[in-house]
Amino acid sequence: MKITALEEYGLRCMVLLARQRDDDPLTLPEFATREGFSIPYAGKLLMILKRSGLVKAVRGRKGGYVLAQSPEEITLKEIFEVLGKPVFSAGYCGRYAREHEVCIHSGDCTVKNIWQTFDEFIESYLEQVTLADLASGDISPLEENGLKLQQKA
Amino acid sequence: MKITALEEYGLRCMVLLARQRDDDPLTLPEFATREGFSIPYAGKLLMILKRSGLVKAVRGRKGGYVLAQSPEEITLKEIFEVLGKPVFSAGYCGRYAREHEVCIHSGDCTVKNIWQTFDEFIESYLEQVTLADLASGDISPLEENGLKLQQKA
DNA sequence: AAAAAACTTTACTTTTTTGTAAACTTTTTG
DNA sequence: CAAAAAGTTTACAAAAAAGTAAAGTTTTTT
Repeated sequence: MKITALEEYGLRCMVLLARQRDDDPLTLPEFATREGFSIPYAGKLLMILKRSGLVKAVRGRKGGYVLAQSPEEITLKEIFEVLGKPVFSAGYCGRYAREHEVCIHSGDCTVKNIWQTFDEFIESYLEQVTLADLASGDISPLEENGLKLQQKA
Repeated sequence: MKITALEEYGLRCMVLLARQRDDDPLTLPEFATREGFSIPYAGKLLMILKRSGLVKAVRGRKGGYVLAQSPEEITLKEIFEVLGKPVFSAGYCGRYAREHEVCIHSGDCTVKNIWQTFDEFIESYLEQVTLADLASGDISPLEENGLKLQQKA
């Protein structure tokens, strides 16, 4: 299981923006310097975020990027949907079919089912954490964070 | 977020094995045919699984591979630990440091914290699903599967 | 004991992901 | 209105992951 580079760095850009004043946009060189990648790469990331509507670009001399909504209104789920694909997505059956016309999935689609359930599980977490939670810096263990995992009797 | 090819196909091999009689090993050509990849690739996968102790190789004419334990005793967490890295692992801070000596993580390590918590959350799920659950083919939605996610009051 | 069937290893090709370079367009400020 | 500062696009280079080929080793069965 892997977090892609786009997800990692894209999320960091969002955190930087969440800590910024609304009327003070962050520029591409600033993103690049503060996270250690090139300016064009920062451009690529912010372009993705902008197209999705999560951030707005301010053009001109005093321009840069600002969040489109307040950090409290943005969940990790929304950010992740923009930066990458979920564990289970529409193309799954085709992606692993290879030379076969349809997937051959160990006889039946049992593996598909586990990813689908797993994905639901993950998203139930992501949709409960906001960008404000992240920016404030105290993501706590599950139990202290409003989430609890229970074993049914 | 991405499931790697090794994780996908390695898990499928384990499911195939879980559905096999103990005294009837599966051979590399059988894995290859049934999942649609080459025999050497099957060898690569099974080698990883064997080194980790999850499966045993039986050499000679009637050889092949068998599970080292019964499917009820093997959790998804164990399988995943062998086939890939978790979302948050030891090398994290170095992996994203790039040209910097240490990670620069948006001022402080807030992003690291979220992955660490996220990883705990994921593993709490993976360790409750066994290979037997998978092989039986009915992975149900969370609530019906002994797991429940609760919002704290 | 020899051959067959299976596991094992090393090296290599292909594909995808990452990341950069460079040129271009737009908007604001003096 | 021109220059500067910033966003935007296209194309390309480097690195990692995925997958294959081929040759070698071990064990069992005849």
